[in-house]
Amino acid sequence: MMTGDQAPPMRLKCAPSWLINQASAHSHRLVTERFAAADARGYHYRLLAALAEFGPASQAELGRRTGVDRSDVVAALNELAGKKLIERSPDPTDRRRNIITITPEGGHHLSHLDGVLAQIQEDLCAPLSHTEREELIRLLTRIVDHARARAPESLLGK
Amino acid sequence: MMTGDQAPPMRLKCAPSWLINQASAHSHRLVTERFAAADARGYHYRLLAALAEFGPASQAELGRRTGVDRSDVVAALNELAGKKLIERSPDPTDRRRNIITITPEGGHHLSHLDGVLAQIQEDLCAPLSHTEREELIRLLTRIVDHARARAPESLLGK
DNA sequence: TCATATCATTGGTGGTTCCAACGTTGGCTT
DNA sequence: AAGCCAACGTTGGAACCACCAATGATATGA
Repeated sequence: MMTGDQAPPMRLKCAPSWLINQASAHSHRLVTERFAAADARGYHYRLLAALAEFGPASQAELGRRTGVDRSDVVAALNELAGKKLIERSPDPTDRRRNIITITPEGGHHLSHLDGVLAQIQEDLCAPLSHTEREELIRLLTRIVDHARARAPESLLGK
Repeated sequence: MMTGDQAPPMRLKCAPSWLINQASAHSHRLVTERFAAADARGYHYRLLAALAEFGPASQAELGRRTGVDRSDVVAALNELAGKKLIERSPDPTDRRRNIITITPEGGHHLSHLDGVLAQIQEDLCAPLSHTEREELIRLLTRIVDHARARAPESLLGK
């Protein structure tokens, strides 16, 4: 009959790995459902953001910057190209490479997603003050940087 | 030529959702590879921990406590039962339910996983001081609690 | 030149999180 | 008592993310 507010086990409740995981699940939920409404998904934003900030790049570089596996970059770029948000052209100076360029439509789409994502941050961090948000960013950045340092090439370059 | 330390786009670098995601990916990496060495995975630990802390429970309650979907509880319990770490028996007072009990072997296995997980927390939080870890826990707990409050039934009860 | 490394691409795996549907059973309402 | 609704376990499937291995083409450095 009754439910009675079933709390998680203490072991989990205090484990950073669990908390990070739960927070990530919630964040992922927000991202996928709101990006879906904009006909996008996480990988698309990452790639468009990298292109907008650093200019045209090869697929491998995009993967390195965004933490997306090379093979997944291929698929995501295919989707973006299908919607004319990016363009693939061969690199004349290195025939192994494609040079990926963001189109004007891609730029507009990115701007829109920027707004969507800003709202997501807002909702995600709603219970935190401005200072607390900065502190959270600081702490997580330290963890992520440390992870990168300890996991040399195999995890993000591909 | 060389790569040259390709940093992620600023939009991502400062977005809590991105940081949480990256941290979660790293944590997930640690959990799966080290639990795999102990012939376990994340769901197993969650379920065993709930059983150990709250005693025998129905599958639905386990799902509610651990944040695992009802249908995924079934699969994970099948695996645990196959290794004799839990036992399923019908609830005499409610024939819809199974009562799940942790076996002594399950208890031992859980103890072992406790150790593995403790080491994971240690590695994950390595760059943080004790106070910083507590602060991180505090901030993330607030976010997770807020998420739970705003997402009543649909996300954890099933 | 020859070995090594990088590139894009294909194809596949596994884990997590979810959803929809089913038949069974319990509880509640009337 | 009958009927309705809710909860239970289970099956089957979807989506996304993270990852790995291999291949053919190409570039680089010894």
